[in-house]
Amino acid sequence: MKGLIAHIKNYISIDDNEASQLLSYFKISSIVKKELLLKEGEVCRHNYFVEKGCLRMYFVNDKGTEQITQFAIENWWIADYMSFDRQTPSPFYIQAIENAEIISIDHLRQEELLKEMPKMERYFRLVLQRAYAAHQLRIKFLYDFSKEESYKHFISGFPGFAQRIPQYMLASYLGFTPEYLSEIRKKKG
Amino acid sequence: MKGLIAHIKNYISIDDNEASQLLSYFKISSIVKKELLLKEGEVCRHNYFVEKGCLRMYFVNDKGTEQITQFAIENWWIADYMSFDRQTPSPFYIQAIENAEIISIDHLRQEELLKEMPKMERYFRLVLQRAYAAHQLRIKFLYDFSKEESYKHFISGFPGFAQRIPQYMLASYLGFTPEYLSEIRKKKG
DNA sequence: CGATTTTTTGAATCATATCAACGTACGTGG
DNA sequence: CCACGTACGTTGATATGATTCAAAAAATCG
Repeated sequence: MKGLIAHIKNYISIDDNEASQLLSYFKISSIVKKELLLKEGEVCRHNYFVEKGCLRMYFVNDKGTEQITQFAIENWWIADYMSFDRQTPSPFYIQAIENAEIISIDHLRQEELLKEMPKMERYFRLVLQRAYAAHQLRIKFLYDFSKEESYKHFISGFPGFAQRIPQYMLASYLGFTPEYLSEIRKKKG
Repeated sequence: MKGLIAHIKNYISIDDNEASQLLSYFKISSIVKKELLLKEGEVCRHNYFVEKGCLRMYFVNDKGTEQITQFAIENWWIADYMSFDRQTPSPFYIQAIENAEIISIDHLRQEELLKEMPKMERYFRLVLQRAYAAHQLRIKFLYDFSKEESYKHFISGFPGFAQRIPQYMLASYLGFTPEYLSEIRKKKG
C-alpha cells in the first residue's frame, strides 16, 4: 500500500488519520504472470493500481490475434473505464505479464470512498486528467509517426521498459507485426 | 450558459444559488468559423466547453499537412490537457470549423472555482472519466478497424455529423487521405 | 537437456499513399 | 443574382510501407 499512499500524496495532502482510513477501502493482492483481472464479456468491476509488476490490456480481434491497447506499470491506474463507469460488459482483457502486486477497489466501494472523503475526487480527477492528457499525445503520435518512428520513440520514451516485455507484445502495442519489428531492428544495429 | 449548467446538472446536483455562483467563473464568447482558440507553441490557458457549433483540434506535421486529432461539438469540453495541466507550450491548434458559442475558464480560475466549490471536482472527474473512456475505445477502433471500417463506424456512430464537416477533415480525423475516402465512398454508392 | 516460446528470414501480396489533373460547388463582392 | 475565384471532391497511374505465410533459428524455461 506504500506506493499508492505515496502516489496520492503527490496530488493531495492527507494526514496519517486519513491515510489509515483509506486503507480500509483498498484491497491488495499478489498475482502471478498470466493471471487475468478482466476478461472479455465481463463487467470491469474494479479499478486497479499497480504497486509492482506490469499489466497489459488487450482485446482479441476477428482473426484471433491479441491486440494490446495499453500497458500499466508501477504507479499507474488501469481499468476499462467505459465498462467500469456503466458496469456494462467489456471488450477487453487485463492480464499480468509479470508477477505483480495490485491494489484494487470496486465500483461501489470507490463511490463510498468518494462520499466519505470528497478530497479523493480531486485525486482521481488529477489522475484521469493526466491519463487523458497522455492519451491525447498518444493519438498524435499514432498519426504523426511511421511505424519505425513509433518504435524509436517508445524505446527512448520508456528506456528499459522494452526489455521487460517480449518484442511481439511491443509490436502489438505499437500497432504492427512482430515480423516488421524484427525488420526495423535489423536495419539499425 | 444554459447548456453548461444543464450539463453540470447531469453529473452533480446544484441549487440556484450555486448555479449563479458558477456563472461568475465562466466567460461566454461567440467565435466565427476559422477563428483559433489555441496555436502551436502557445500555452493552452483555457478549458473550453462548446455550447453551440463545432471545433477541431489538429497539429501540423513535417510535410505541412494538418492532422486532426479530435472534434468537439455541443456539450463537449476540449483543451490540450498536457499543456493546460502544466502550462507548457502545446503542439496543437484548436479552431472553430463553424461559428460557435464557447464557454471558457482559464487555468487559475478553474483552480479557484474548485477551491470554492469542491463538488465541481466531481463534475470534472466524471467528465474526464467519460472522455478517457471514449479515448480507450477509440484506440481500440484505431487498431481493430480497417480504414473503410473506421469510416463506416464513424458515419453510423455520429449520424448527421459527417454532413457538418468537409470530407477532407473527416479523412484527416480517421487517419487517411481525402483521395482514399473518395474511393471508399465510390465503392458503396 | 527437451519443449515451448519468441525472434528472424524471405517471398509474395495488399492496403493505402502520392501526385497531377480534372470536375464540381460554393460564397462573396460587384 | 450572376460570375468569378477559391475551396473541395474525384479519378487513375504509380509507388511504397507494411502484412501474410511458412519455415528456420534462437532464446528461455522447467
